[in-house]
Formats: sequence, C-alpha cells, structure tokens
Amino acid sequence: MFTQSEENYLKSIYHLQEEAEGGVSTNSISEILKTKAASVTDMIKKLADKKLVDYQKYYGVKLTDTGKKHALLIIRKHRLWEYFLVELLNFNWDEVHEVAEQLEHIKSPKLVEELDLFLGQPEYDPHGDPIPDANGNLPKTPKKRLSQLQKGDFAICKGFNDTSSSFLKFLAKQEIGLNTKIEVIHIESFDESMTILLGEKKIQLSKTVTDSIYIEITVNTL
Amino acid sequence: MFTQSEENYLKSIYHLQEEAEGGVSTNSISEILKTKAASVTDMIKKLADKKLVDYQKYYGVKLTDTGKKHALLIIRKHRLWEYFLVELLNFNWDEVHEVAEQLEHIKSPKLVEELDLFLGQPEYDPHGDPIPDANGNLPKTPKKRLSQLQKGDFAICKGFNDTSSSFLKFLAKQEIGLNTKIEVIHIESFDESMTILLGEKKIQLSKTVTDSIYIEITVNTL
DNA sequence: AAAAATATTTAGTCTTGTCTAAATATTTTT
DNA sequence: AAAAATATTTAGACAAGACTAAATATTTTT
Repeated sequence: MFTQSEENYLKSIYHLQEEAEGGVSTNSISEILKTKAASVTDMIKKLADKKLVDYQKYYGVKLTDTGKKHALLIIRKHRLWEYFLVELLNFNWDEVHEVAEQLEHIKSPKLVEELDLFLGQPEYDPHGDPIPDANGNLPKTPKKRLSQLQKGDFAICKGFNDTSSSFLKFLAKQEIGLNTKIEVIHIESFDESMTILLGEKKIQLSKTVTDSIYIEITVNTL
Repeated sequence: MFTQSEENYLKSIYHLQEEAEGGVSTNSISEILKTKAASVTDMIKKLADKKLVDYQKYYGVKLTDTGKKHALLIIRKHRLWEYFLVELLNFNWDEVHEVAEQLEHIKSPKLVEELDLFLGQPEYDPHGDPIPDANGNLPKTPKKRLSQLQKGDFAICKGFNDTSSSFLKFLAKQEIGLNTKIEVIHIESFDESMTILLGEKKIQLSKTVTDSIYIEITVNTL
C-alpha cells in the first residue's frame, strides 16, 4: 500500500485543501509536517507518479479522487481511534492526538470495520469532527463548534464536548443548554474570546469554552 | 526510543533465547525475520552499541537485562492487542497475529496500561501464551497446550481455545472436557498428530486440535 | 588433522526519506 | 517594469536498514 510518510502527506494535503481554494503550496505542507520544502517537492513527485495528486510545478498540488479517498480513509481511522481512546480508555481529548497519529497507520481493513462496529458507528470524534464512512463519505452536516462562527452569525447549541462537572456547572450558571439560541456579537482578535447574545443577556466566552460547544447555524434570529 | 526494526530484532532474539541454551545465532534470527544474515550482523552491532545485547563475534547474541525487559514489553503489547482483537473485535485467533505485529509498535505507555485495565488485566492471550505485566514479569505457571507435550507425558485438560460450536461438539463426542486426564501415547512426526489415552480409550487428535486444548502437566497417572 | 561444508562477517551498493546549499521562478514592492 | 523578497525546485549528501558477493571463521566429515 502506502508508506507511513506518504499517508502523512496525503492527510496534510487534504486538510490544507479544505481551506485554501487553489493548489496546496509546498511551503504550507512543509510547515505542517515540519520538514523542509525541498523534501516536500521530492515527495510530491512521488505522489504524482502514483496518481495520488495532480502536480503543477511552482503552483502546488491537488489530490486526485483516488488520493482524496485514501486521505479520508486515514482520517477515518484517526477519528475512530480518538473516539476509542476517549470513550473507552479514559484519555482526555487533548491527549489523544499523538497516539491516534500512530494508530491511523495500522493496515487492516478488518480492524477498521470491526472497530467501527464495536464503537457503535460513531458519527463524530471527541473533537466534534465528523468521521468519514468506509467509502470515504462525510456526514452531510458536519458538526460545528461555536468557535468556528463569525461575528453576526446565529446558532443553536447542539452539544458539549467537555464532560467535566466544572464545565457543566459553568454552562448551567450562564444558562446555556441544549437548543439555547445564540448570536455572535463580537470576537476579540488577540485571544479569540467571543461575546454572544443570550436572549437579552450579553456574555463573554473564552476560546476554550467556544471550542467545547457544538452548534447548528441558523439563518436568522427567529 | 527504539525503531520498529530494532524492536522486531529484540522480540525475535527473546523468543529464540527461550529455546536454545547458548547464544542466539545470526542465521536463526535471519530465518525468523526473513532477512539476510549480513543484515542481522549489522543490526546486532547496533543493538550491542546500545547495550541491549551482549555480542561475541561468531558466537551469537544474548539479551542484556535491559534488552530482555524491552522485549517483554513488546510481547506484552502484542498479546494484549491479540486479546482485544479476539475478545472484542470478533477476530479469529488465526487472523490476529499480523495486526498485533503492527499494533505492538505503538508508542504510548498510557495506552498500554489503559488497554490492560480495560481488558480486565488478562493473564493469557487467545493462544494461551502468558501476558507479561507492566514490569516485564511473566505469570509463574504459563498455560500449556496439549501440542507442547512429549510422548509419555500425563496431563489434565484446563481449557479450550477454539470456541466454535463445531469444535465443542467434537470435544463432547470424544468425551474430552475440563479436568479430563490424558496420557500421550504417540506423536506422528509427519503431521504432528497425537495419540492419547483417555481412560481405556485410545484416540487420535490432529495438530489443530491439540493446539486448542490447554492442559496442566501432572507427574504421573494417579 | 586436513578437507569440505556451513556459518558469519566485511565491503560495497541500493532505496527511502530526509537535509543543506545553490539555482531558478514567482510575487511583491518600489 | 525593474528590483527585492519570497517560494520552489534542483543537485548532491547522509543515515537507516536492507541487499549481494566475497572473505574469513567455525564446525563437521572423512
């Protein structure tokens, strides 16, 4: 199949591709993977030979359909393992990444599918990111976090990531719960803290908090 | 820590050391790892530099205490994963080896210990091999399989590995159950099938069957 | 105790994935 | 639109871990 290194490139390119519109630049890949740009160029050529990316010299790369599918299967494994580690092995959701980074390279189709069944075919990982299915398809409506919204957006709370009792008490005090309606009033650029409108009440939430609240975007205030 | 390759060498040397009395030979390692003898010599030097093995040119290697401990921790991981795969993910015990071979190299002390707790700190893997504890100590009395006995040995059945209903029906028909007393009469060299004495009755069992029966050796017929 | 057979080591090569330094392209600034 | 800054690629090198072929040790056979 693919080497661990190739898989890491595919995954990084996938993530970068999600954001930027044009081709993914050599430098952006080298930054994520902590390698030098020259090494990235080498690997890109290899991936292009294998038809996993389309490569145009000096203008970056794009995943081919095959490349994208493989990237999604690696992401699937990563997120399923994260779910396993947090839900069953008492990992905190900030400890799982490094281990999942290793586990995602285990090669065994049966393992992935049995793990998926064993976990109850979860749709989202502990960070709220959607888990692709066995064919590399993502759920239609990816879970969003409050922290992903822009000033002026309206949303409804749909879940919470941190299950610690202190966090839940904090939410109760602020009167935030399932289906609470929210409007984003302001985002402070230096610490990404957010001012939201809750009914008549304005409150300010840190990035840590807005990262832990899943929401659904609504069109207007209704 | 150690590379995957170094870990594979440590593990192989450990297993070979269990059997042979003197040093472990270059050729025996190359046979298990499916590499050439020259490559083994290279790696042995590297391991010797790291004080994981004692190496005397032309006379093979022996693990140092450190080397042995590391080997046992890899074996611990291998067997815990095998247990997980068979008990929770519906793998058959003949499908697990290859996957466990990959999983044993995942580096995360927390993962190993949490997995161990999650599984209920099992003492034996699905093949009946003992699982070393976190310090690399093995249970005192390793589970033995009927297939490990010699002609003339006496034993008592203590467990069965294959839980398929066809196997259990077969055992019932042969009147083999827990605590059944057995004497090994003969072992056929070409297929390792075994003739045993069950009370007055002589029966013949294939290697597949004798591999799946756990026993305890007894001193005489009593 | 030589000779033959076998095992082990040495020397030199190859591939993968990385690096540095230098060359070349592209983009931004003036 | 040229100059300066930045990004990318090329060329050549290196370490890890494997290989082949040849050299050397050890063991077995006669």
